[in-house]
Amino acid sequence: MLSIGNLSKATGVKVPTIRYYEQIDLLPEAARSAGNQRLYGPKTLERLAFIRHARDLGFPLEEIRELLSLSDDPSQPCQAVDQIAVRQLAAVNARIERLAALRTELERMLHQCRCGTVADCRVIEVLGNHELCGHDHGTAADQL
Amino acid sequence: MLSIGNLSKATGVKVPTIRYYEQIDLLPEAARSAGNQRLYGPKTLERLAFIRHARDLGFPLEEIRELLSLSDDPSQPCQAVDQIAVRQLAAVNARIERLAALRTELERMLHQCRCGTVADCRVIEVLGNHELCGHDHGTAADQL
DNA sequence: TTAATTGCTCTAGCAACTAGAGGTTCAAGG
DNA sequence: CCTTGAACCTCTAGTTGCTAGAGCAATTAA
Repeated sequence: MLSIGNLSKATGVKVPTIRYYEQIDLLPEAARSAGNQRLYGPKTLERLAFIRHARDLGFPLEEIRELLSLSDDPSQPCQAVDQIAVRQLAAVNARIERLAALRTELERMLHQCRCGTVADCRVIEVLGNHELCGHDHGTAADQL
Repeated sequence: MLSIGNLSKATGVKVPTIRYYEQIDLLPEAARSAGNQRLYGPKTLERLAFIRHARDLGFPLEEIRELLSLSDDPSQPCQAVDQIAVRQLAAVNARIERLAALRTELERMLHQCRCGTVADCRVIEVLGNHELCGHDHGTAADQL
């Protein structure tokens, strides 16, 4: 049985994060030692490694929750799993496109800067006046 | 003088967001009408447009705060401005790289799926076992 | 045995907003 | 002039996925 610290080392997930996952029911309530410290078996280790890997791939916790409940029921068709992965792939692609557009414009801005004073700085100018830029980075910077 | 609703329409920034920006001192306290409603002149319109554009480019609010205070002092050299933009460009590039790696792996996972049951679903399998994957998507999904 | 480390719970904070409750003011139509 | 409905006001709390800190108890190494 692993302590929370050893589970943390084994998976690369930080200790408070493990407790947080338990709190939001992504991990089951841990067994406890005589002194009330959490103890983990190999099942939880696997489950946490799964979560960790999915997080690294950018899946939000709610989708991971779905994936976990699907993987608990191995006889089901895996269409639902695929759908989630496809959705995630689409989200990643959308973000890449947006970011590529931003990169282009940032580069444009920087290339035009003659590095004088702020008064005639292209960067400040472009930021202040949308007409001057390569246009069409839509709303919503949080969807990056 | 514009009402908050009209300022919102003019800039594309939502009404509660404008109030939020005032709260965190990104916008100055607005003048008020007889009935205590906010009124805005062209200066604030410009400032908000600047903020909006910078947000669209992915700048975090704290960097926008810096950019604004730099642009208030037009006689300074614009090196500091450039530095912020360069930093932002680097952050965007890093995110693109990471996302591209994730895309690759998601695609790999999906291609291998023979779409049977969950029991032999490659997606679930790869998520559960890191050895099976293209490796080396580091920690920190939040830096996407 | 004792000191250092690790563990516990609980609360609060981060970014950058968004949503909702519950009330006031304004502009237009009748 | 009056009424109705939209737009405005303040305030609190929620979102996502953690992270930090306070103030303790338990475990482990020297």
